Amino acid sequence: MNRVFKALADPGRRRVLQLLRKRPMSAGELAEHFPVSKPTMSAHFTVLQEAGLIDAEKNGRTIIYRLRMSVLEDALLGFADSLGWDMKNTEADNPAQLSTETSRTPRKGN
Amino acid sequence: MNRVFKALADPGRRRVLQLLRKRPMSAGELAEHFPVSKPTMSAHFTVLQEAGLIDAEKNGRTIIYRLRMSVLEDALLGFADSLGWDMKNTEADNPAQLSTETSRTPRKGN
DNA sequence: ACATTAGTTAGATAATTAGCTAAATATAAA
DNA sequence: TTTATATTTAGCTAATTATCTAACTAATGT
Repeated sequence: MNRVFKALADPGRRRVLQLLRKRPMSAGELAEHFPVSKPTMSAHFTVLQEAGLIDAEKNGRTIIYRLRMSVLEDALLGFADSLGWDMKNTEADNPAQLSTETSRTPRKGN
Repeated sequence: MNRVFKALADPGRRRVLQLLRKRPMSAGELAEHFPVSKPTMSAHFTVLQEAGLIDAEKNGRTIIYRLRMSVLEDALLGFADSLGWDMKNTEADNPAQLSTETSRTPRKGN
């Protein structure tokens, strides 16, 4: 889970996930969306892969990357959970700070 | 939002948020939970503060840090949203990959 | 066989980050 | 007013990260 958060710390990598969300894409295809060199992108892919957020499938001379949504899901929900925050019911029940500063989005029935 | 993700990239800082979740705490009180020096903790508090995740209130000679849950909420939900992921209904609807690899934790009704 | 294409690995560098000790600041207590 | 406490700021170092170019590997096309 630490690896996931480390991976998410880079805006470019988050963007990669967004792109992959629509459909699996090759390394080169993804790289076209960024103003950095291919080796740099390759390094980012490695980080995402090691975090388990994407997986690679070699097809001829291209490599297709695919988003592993479940890993992202588990990390984010897991973290939210560790904070006692039930994302499903989002109203971020906050014991000590109920009146002070919390839940600006009236999402449930408050 | 980038600052938030950068802040969340450190396990210690995530732990600080978890501790603050229960109640606001002073810098020293928080620091006791970690095996690093106070100046190091102070630096972490600064990062969290700059991300908007905590705020500080000076009280005599101590500083009380308080979690700003809404900021975390907005960042996480915002990011999930940018991925087209509706956390509320968590089943991570994934256009191209529906059958391939998704949602390993039986969270809803599957 | 040779050239082209897709992508990586190697190796270097610059920037950022996490940690330390020592010193400074500010409040409170004696 | 001197001392003790809580926390930060300054200044340093070591580790990590993001980036680059050049060189390599593997697959395909001619």
